[in-house]
Amino acid sequence: MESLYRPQGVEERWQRTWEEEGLYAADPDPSREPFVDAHPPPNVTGELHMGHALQLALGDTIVRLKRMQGYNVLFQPGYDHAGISTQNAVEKALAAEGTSRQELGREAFEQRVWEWLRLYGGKIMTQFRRMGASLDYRRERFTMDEAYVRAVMRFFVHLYEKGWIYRDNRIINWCPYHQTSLSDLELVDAEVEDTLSTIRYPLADGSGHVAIATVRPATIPADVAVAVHPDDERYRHLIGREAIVPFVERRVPIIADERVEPAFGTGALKVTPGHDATDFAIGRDHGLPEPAVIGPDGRMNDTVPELAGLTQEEAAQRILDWCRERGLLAKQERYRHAVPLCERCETRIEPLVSLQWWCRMDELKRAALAALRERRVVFHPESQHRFAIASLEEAPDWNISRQIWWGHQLPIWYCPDGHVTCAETEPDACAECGSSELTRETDVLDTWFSSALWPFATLGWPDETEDLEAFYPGHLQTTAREIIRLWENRMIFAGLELLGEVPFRDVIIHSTVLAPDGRRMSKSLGTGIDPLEVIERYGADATRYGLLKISSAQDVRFSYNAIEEGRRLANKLWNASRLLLQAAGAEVDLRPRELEERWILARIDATRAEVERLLGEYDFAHAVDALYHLTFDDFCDWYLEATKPRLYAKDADAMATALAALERLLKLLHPVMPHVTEEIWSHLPDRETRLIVAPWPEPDERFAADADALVRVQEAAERFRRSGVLTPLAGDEKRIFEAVVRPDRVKANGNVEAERARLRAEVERAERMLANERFVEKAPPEVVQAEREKLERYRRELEAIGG
RNA sequence: GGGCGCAUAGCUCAGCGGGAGAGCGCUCGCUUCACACGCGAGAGGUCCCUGGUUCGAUCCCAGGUGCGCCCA
Repeated sequence: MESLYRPQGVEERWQRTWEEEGLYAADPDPSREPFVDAHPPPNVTGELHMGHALQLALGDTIVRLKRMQGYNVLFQPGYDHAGISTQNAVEKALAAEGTSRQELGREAFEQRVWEWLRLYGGKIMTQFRRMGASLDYRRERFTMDEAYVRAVMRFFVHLYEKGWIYRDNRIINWCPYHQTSLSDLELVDAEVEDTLSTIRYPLADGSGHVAIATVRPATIPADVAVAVHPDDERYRHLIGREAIVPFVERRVPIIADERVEPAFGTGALKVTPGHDATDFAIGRDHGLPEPAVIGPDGRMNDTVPELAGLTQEEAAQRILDWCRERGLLAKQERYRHAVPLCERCETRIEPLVSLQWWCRMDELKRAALAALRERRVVFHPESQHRFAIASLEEAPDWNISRQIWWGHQLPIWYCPDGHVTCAETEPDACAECGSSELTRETDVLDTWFSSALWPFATLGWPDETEDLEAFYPGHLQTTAREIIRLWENRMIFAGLELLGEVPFRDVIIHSTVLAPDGRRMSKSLGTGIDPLEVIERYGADATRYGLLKISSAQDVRFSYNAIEEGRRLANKLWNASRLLLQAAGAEVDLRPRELEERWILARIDATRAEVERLLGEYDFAHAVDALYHLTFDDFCDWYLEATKPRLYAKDADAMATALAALERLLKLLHPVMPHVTEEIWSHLPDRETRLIVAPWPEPDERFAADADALVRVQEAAERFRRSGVLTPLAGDEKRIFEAVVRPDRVKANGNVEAERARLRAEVERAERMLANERFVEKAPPEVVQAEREKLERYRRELEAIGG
């Protein structure tokens, strides 16, 4: 064994071994309690990023602990098909070849996507393996697998038959480039410099005008009302009257609505339900029409013939010129604001009224809300539980259709008479009129529609499989905060609706890993950090440790420092093991004879309990901190130094006990740092199992009485090193002090006078407190008593060194 | 605009009602037979500001300032 631990090579070797020996595998086993973590399926076209790495570190730590604790663990891997993003990638490839999906046609395009995925997709599971993630890779699932598609169809038909799916013209995010609706998650905000134009709308009775402010004059021809806040004194007299929309010169009502912000612009809002989400909501509540003047291509449609085919900029110019000529353009000012862009193509998103498929949420969310309120599912930390409840309460109906080709085509067929037939597989005839001329709906489902089934579609649902019986409901989910409303809540209601049980008990909402500058990692700013490079440099164990160490807060900065701490821990453990494997014999047996042995066993057991508690609360940062200090301070600095003389003397009991203590230490560290611990474990004599499946240490209270046995020795060591003053000790304490501190060979730093000054300051502080009558009178008696005892002790110690 | 969170040593962060802590960095000393990715010591802090509660506040409360994340 080399003196420097090199994770490269060692880690890959164990990752292969574990998988080849079937130690990641989960199979139904009625004799053991299951523990299931259906890991969030990454995008099939994606690469490993810090979020994945953290998510894997958290999930795999819990999963490895549970496996050692004897649970039948299923850690489920797989991918989602990432509709837009995959289609976008393939379309780029097609464009490079000078063709397009339209030229290929739908069927050929789908074939191309499958081919493309064979070449470029599914890279990320290799990267998951490199993290040491103990997923059952045999069970990799894909949301476009044939069996999975069947589950998606069943889900859709189920909802349709319940009457919860409908088709309606409603406002959605429209990407003019991709020609599809998008979910909020597929948008990014960008700051733009715009012009805010203030325009006067004449009152219909000729008595004046009302001014509105807009950044989108091109939408004026789609205005159907002017709205003001009901409490706004400036406009109260106008409510119920009519205004004339410029350019199209249409009479529209002036209405009152609380959603108008009196402080923005002029305080009067042009209401354009066809092209703005808030306006759409206002329009629906007031029963207003929803005309559209912008088409799916982002250009003006032919509603207003003289604008037809123009870009929005050109149309805006025409309309503004028209207003200016008539003195209706009151003001123009520069205005910076954020607009949504399509995350894939960076085209500006149009809020557009569009005919889409929707899923009603009222019934579905009622059951899910009850599950959250009754804490049958608990989000961690607690603040995220409240957020999850609030997200569900607010959840609007779900736009489940996308106008793309890659995904699950809706199981909806139309006959020439416009009747709709919904069926899991292609029907022979229209359910209403029997016509056999059926055409299928071209829309596909939102990717999240299929992801919602992940915890059970991966187990074979809708079939009643042995896997489903054994592994549903599951236990753990780990996910990012922004995914709660898109995914977690949907898995919960889908599980409740289809299987009658929540899909998991605990949801860990993990931190957002920020760049070292405290801002979100950004590709364009070059502040992203590639976890694979970190692993290459420091090892997966160190990377896992570091990520857990920084995971305490809601947003955490990535820190190489934390990763380096992990590397040092691995190296320390490695070298402690080298010492024992060189010095000790071939026996591993717990035969403690001396105080330091009982003490380290007590410390290991106390840390075991602490780690169990902390991981039970998903407090990973403190758990790894406890392991770090157990290893460095207790095990290496104190126990090994104290027992060294007996190891060198070939004391058989000491040697066997030391290896047994190391064995326990390795077990405690394994969930966090699986590779280095398994490697060391393999060097221990008489290994019958791999560490990954070795039993987690049972509680061992036998040595608890000696948990504080070294306090006096440690205080004496500190004092000696600080001041050169020797504290009188006897017996075991004296022996341990001499073995660890070696006062004969080490010249102490500092000086006696500094130590005296320190103690005098302590005495003065305690005296001052006790001299305060109100303190003695009002503070709890035990606090006062403790202060008196401290004073006594400091006085004694001061006297002992002649102060 | 709404929600959540953060402000403590040069850096990254613990602590959250009774003496300011860790890791890194820095300074000094150690070729101590596991480890220099090591061992030992040291320097370094109006615990963001202003009020309040309390015998006592980094910790609780109110207000303010600055920063970040999420969602509009």
